[in-house]
Amino acid sequence: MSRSRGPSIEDVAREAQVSVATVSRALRGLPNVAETTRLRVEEIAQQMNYRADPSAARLATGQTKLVQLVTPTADGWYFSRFIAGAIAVLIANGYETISHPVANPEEREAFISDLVRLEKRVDGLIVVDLNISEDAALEMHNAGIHAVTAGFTTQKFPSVIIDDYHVGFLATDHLLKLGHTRIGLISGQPNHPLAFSVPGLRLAGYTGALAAAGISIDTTLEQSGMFTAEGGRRAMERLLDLADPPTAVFAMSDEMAFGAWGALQDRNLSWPDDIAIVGVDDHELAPLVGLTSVRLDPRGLGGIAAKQLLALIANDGEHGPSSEAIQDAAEAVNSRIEVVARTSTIG
Amino acid sequence: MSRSRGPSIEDVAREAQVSVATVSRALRGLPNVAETTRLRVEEIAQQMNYRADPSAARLATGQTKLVQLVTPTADGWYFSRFIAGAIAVLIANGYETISHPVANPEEREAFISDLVRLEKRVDGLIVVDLNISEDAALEMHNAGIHAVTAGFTTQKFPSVIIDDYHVGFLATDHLLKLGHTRIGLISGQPNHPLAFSVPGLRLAGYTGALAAAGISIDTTLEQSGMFTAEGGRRAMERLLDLADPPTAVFAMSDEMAFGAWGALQDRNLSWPDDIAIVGVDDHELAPLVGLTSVRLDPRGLGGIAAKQLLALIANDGEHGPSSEAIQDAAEAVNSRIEVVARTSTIG
DNA sequence: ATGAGTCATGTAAACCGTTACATTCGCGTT
DNA sequence: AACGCGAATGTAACGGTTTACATGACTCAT
Repeated sequence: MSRSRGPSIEDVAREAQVSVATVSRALRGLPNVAETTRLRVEEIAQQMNYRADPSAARLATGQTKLVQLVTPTADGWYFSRFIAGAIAVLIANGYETISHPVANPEEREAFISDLVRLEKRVDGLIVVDLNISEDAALEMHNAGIHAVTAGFTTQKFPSVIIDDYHVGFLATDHLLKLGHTRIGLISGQPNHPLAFSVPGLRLAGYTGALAAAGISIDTTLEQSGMFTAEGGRRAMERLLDLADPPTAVFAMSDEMAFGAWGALQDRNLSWPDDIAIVGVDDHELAPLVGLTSVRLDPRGLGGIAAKQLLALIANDGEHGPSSEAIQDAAEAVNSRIEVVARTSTIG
Repeated sequence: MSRSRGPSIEDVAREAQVSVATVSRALRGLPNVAETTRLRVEEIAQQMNYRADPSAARLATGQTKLVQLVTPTADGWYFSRFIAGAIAVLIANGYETISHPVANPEEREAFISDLVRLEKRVDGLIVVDLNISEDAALEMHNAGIHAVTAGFTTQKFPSVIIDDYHVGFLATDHLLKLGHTRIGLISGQPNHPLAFSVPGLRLAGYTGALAAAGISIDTTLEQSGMFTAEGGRRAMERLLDLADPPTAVFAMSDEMAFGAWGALQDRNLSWPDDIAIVGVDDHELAPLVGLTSVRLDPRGLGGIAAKQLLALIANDGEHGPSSEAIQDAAEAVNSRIEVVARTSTIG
């Protein structure tokens, strides 16, 4: 029962009484094919259920029309949407996407040491949320690999990023405007083994906003943990245990904010009466608990990452004219970042 | 700047002073290669940073070592974990996974009509949550395509399914045991355009449990909507608006249950004092609102789906001995389905 | 009528592995 | 000494495209 192969281009050529070259050209819409010929070939190909074998095409052209998506966190709220956005754009452009999660630091190392050899397997990489060293990035770049990063930056590759400073600033500023002066922070771990730069930037936005308001920084108000409800809960408990607890908290994700909400419940506290909270992501469940949140557009940003990569592939490293359009799109996404106010901060 | 291709097998052969055949055999761990030769070839390949071009290998063998994952819902809670589990197993077995979401009914149709021609592109398919007609499935099967389905069943392909009847039964039974006799249902839409069989089976489990308890079915207590918080909220509102509302509700997913919780909040009701609720999934956020939930193991099930597919590919359609082991694993997953009781039902 | 210039098509060489079959070699048997 | 056999290796065909280059036909201007 060996795997049957369908009709080949030769079969089509024979049937259509032309050469394989003509079939190839006709089917790919290349110029210099008589219209009548093209029509005939197309019809016959259709009839025979012919499809070019992608492996053969890849071998001949050296282009795989494949993009690899590398990420440690395929099921987080933010990145699962980012990924969906990227894949949608890639498919619309004739690319398929290989998902390759790296579950732990060892896999991450194995992956990175493999990166350089990846060149033949895919046309490009979207590396999400995975802190690659400058050295590794340089090596990849020298090997001619096209990549776009998200959630962290390198010198050599374009990265599609949210203006995370802005996110932190906006959230904190929202609380400041409500009159809070003692504002806690529930942060993601800045030095996670599969680390990325988001926590650092949002932290900077937080301190920046405080500084702009002339409020001095109290680092006991900065608690960090995993980007999960459980992490948020624990961080909140630490804040509540403080001798002088905050009156408001900026949580770096809604999932963390949900955990913080849980911690409040446990102590029979609620927002905004006892503590005001603002999260990030505008999670579907945020409205349910009245969580104020900074709305992002992960799907849109994923799409931009894909476009960026496609541009890179198209120019094979040269900077093409399309990059401005992409910049504009990225800025548009960033300009759409905004606080969605709900009861958690309406004091 | 054309894409450079790395060293080929011929380069390695020259360097190692053997034929390409020997290199191929040595590097793939085939027998009939002198150990000294193998070592030398391996070392040289390592040095030269050689990797076999997968496209060439695919062309030669007809095997792509690629599996395509088709799903309408890449970012739902359940299926994103299912997918992660499947990919992990596939990667462990040397397969890469192409993610191909179909966002809407049109894409679904286009995809299905394309399925038959897919044979050359990938070795197998995992089709998730996408209602394929028996005719289409038959056609695929005749074309020699290997596939495993999840979330729905067909005659021709094995499907990896949770015992969803059991899920519905267990949840309802839990409420019955707490003394409830008027139990509402918040169901997923049974006839969604990208429909799957889960709602029907859970509904059957619900009615089965009621029947077993000698309680007559009141269809006004069955409200359906999208598998989202919003869908759950609306359904709950309809239940609360009934002249004779239920004292307990089985929601087919935690996300729906969260929505129901929101509806209760809006009316200043709470669980379990006013209405007891049990959901499904044991979502991370379930503990926060004290939601009782039926715990499933999507990740484990995804892994089983992958194993099932790999077995199918290995035997190329013949039923091999491995299938029993897979059956056992599936049963193990089903036997682990259980109600995690929290405050939402502890009356 | 001839040459230049287009356009449509064909020829054949890549692309880079895998693998059936052939060959060589060394060794143990009889 | 001849033979057989298995292990190690080599030879070459094959998989299905793409594409540089060659060819042929036809048009148009001179």
